[in-house]
Amino acid sequence: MKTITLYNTLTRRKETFEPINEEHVGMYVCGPTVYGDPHLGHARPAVTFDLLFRYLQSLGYKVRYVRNITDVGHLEHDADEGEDKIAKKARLEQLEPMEIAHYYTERYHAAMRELGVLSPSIEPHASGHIIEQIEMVKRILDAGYAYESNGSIYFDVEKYNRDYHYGRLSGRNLDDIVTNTRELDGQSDKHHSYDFALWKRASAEHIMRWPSPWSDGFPGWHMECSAMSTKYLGEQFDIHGGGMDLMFPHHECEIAQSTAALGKDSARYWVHNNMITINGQKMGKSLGNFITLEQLFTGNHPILAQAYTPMTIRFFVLQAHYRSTLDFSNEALQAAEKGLDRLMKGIEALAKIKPADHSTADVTELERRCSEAMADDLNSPMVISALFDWVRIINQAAEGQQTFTAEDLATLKATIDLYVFNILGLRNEKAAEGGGKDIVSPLVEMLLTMRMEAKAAKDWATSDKIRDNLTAIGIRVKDRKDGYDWELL
RNA sequence: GGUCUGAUGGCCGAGUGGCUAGGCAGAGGUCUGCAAAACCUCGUACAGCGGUUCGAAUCCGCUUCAGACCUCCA
Repeated sequence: MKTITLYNTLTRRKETFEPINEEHVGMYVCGPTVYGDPHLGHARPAVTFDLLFRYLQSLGYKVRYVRNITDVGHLEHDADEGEDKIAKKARLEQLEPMEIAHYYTERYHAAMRELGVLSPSIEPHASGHIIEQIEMVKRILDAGYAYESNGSIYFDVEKYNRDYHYGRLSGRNLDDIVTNTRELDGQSDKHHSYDFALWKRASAEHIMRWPSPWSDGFPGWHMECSAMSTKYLGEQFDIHGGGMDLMFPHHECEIAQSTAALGKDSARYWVHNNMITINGQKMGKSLGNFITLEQLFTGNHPILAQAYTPMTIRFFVLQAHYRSTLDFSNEALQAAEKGLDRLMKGIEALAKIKPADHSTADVTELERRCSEAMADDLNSPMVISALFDWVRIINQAAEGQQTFTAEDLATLKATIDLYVFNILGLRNEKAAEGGGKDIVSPLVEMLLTMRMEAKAAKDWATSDKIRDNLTAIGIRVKDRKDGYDWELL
């Protein structure tokens, strides 16, 4: 298997990736809390880990990719005191919480499909794994790292920190956390403000509740990921991913829970994608500066100069390295749109190149560059850069300035298929819509043939009239040396 | 305040010691009946100040600025 490196947040360096079981990879990624429409921010981890999923599979690994749906336990405001996000939305909309969760899960799936994000191997729901979560809480209690208080169970961070290191992932020490954690006003069941809930007793008005040995209640937010990753990937697995903003407290708490319950680290490589920013600031629900994916696809948002296709969004995300922030702007999206168009045109041009008896460029260079870039911590921008260099070479070939043998053309096509479509997961939207093109094709061909005749007779008026009329209905005519070509705009 | 990350040309964004990243926008040119498309050429980019080095965008220090996390967020 090819040697690849991945940046591990746990060690803060790139490491050679070695899965626990040689040919299998277990990967868990934190999915969305389904209480609102998916926004541009959600596209980042989805596309990033889709890229990793696709890439690992292309290398020959059998990957089990688990991405959860959080439909219970995620509270607002103070981690353990706020209202459940989904329950709140349900209350506001006067719906059953599961109607909310279902509705937004469907919306999320639809958006992901548009973005070319493959469905994970397993998509467990937190609410479907209450029993597993209760069992895990029991194990933590048995191990002595949690305490019961008024029907709720809290993780004993201080005790855990004596035996392990709480804050290992985010680079914090408990001392720092103690001095920097706001003490809550009012009475709390917790011994310390930095303790976190494993199980919460439900108040009378709380509608999402399940029986447990301690109280009718619901699991703490961090429990679901520990319980479900253990259930589907085992006590130890290879990759745990998510957004950087989840590093603390969510992933830190997961590590603490799993370590407390199982006595060992569960995830080997922690991979975190960076944020999408807008005007240099994180795009987020709480900041109110987010743009939903539907708004992007329709252009229906005051700051959007136009609509952007799902593939433009995907390409935009892939053009930056996953660990860098990526700044949103209309200019940047428009640049991505045009760049993607150029890439797809180049690929279309490749299909039309006639083979020659010798090649003027080494087609294996593209595969080499793409493969090295991907192996170096998923450097998709470098892959794209190599692809653009080859788009230029392909265009030169289309103009007769380069030649390729039939075999090299096939190699080139295979390389591009692998990286552009399989690994980067892009698709040619215009070609796809282009049922359209097939339907109008005979008519356009007929008109363009007539135009060629007019041109031959130097009847420029007729020739231009045909071209202008086609342009008016969205067909761009391109004159070639020995004929013509056309495309849908 | 604590912890961490970053500052690259008009815009987005790679690059971690010496070799043109790439895309978008812009300028000039080739081709063309004209256009479009494509191709060619161009821009003396690495926040500032010191240091290490034959050589630094890249390593070290300081300064300035920005961001993330420390409440929920992908």
